[in-house]
Amino acid sequence: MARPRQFDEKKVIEKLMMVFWDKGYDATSMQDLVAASGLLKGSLYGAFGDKQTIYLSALKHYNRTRIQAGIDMLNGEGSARQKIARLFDNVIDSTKRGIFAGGCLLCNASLEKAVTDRKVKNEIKTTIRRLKLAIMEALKEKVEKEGEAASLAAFIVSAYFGTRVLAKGGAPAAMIGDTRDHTLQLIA
Amino acid sequence: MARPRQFDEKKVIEKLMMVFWDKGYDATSMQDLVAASGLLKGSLYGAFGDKQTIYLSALKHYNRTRIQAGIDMLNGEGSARQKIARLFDNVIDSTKRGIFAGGCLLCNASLEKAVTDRKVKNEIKTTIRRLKLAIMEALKEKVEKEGEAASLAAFIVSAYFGTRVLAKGGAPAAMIGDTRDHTLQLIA
DNA sequence: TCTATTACTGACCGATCGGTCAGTAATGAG
DNA sequence: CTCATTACTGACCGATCGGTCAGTAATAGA
Repeated sequence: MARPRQFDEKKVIEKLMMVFWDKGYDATSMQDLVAASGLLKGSLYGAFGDKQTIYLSALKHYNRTRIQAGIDMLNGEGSARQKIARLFDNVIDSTKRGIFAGGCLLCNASLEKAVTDRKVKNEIKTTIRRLKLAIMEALKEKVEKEGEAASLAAFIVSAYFGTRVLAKGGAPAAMIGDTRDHTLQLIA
Repeated sequence: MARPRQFDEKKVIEKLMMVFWDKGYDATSMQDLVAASGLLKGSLYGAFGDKQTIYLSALKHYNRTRIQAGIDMLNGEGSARQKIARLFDNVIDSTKRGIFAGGCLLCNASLEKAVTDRKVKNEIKTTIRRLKLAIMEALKEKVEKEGEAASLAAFIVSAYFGTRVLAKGGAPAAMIGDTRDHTLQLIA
């Protein structure tokens, strides 16, 4: 296999993702990616492809780690209400901490790249579907009919994404709390 | 007063706004703005300032026209349920029409520019506040307590913004309809 | 050890980026 | 009519953009 890679691909893609997560696609330059990864430009292209390809890989990595963590939480211990509440509390917490302002890369990608990049859009669509299914699963305890669980899950995804927009737009944190409370109100 | 402007400032700012609405801040080049406005670069800078300033003006124009139209609708005729439903139906309609995919410039700006531009963030914050107040006004008919109306309005803003993310992310239109239906469920 | 294969290096590319400015044209005030 | 003032014109700027490639280094298999 000739010369092996001199870096850990997983660690590098994590670093690349952080840049896109923080700054968005267009505001990120290849130089930013070079600096963050520690690789040189040629190596970066050789290993991860062009900017669009790197972005797609970064988004997939985000979904495989951060979104998956949320899905695992939804499939894990606790009541439906507790788990849904946790979803929103994470938004409030990261807003109050205020260290990292990237918000949710899945939302960012939806607004910034889904329209102009078919592959990004597909990745987003399937991830939204997975997230909705995980919420449905968490709701099973409370909602008997499957159709009702599905539409309620769709609604919760909307409310959650909405809080991500509010948070980044600088709206008062109380609005996010209010959103959580009214959402829980719908879970009998 | 010397030489007067040879163009209609309102019409030009409308055209400039459309470009940012459609493509976002970073994906829009000054050349795009030059082409859309019909002005030459020098005139554009002379009349509207640099790119950041033009973006802020475009966002304010959006709020003064599109968002204000929504606020007027909320303050106008119809029941609370009808008016809130209309908010979501507009998202569904524009998604189904599929001609213009810009979504909501206020949401786009929240995710793309609020973090890096103080003035943009302030414009967003005050506009969200105004939108929430208009929704509260529309809810007065149904919700007696003022605090309850405020938190419910915050929630509706979230749900609305969330559908904007879903729409642009390519999620099925049914999810937006589901969001509308469950939101209306909260309005007694 | 030799060689085919792969990875790393960093200088380099044309294109485009946002922004400027000296020169010219048009206007209103006096 | 004169002139100060403002607007329009388009060539021009350095910086940065995303992306490439010839040369070199390192490795695995023979």
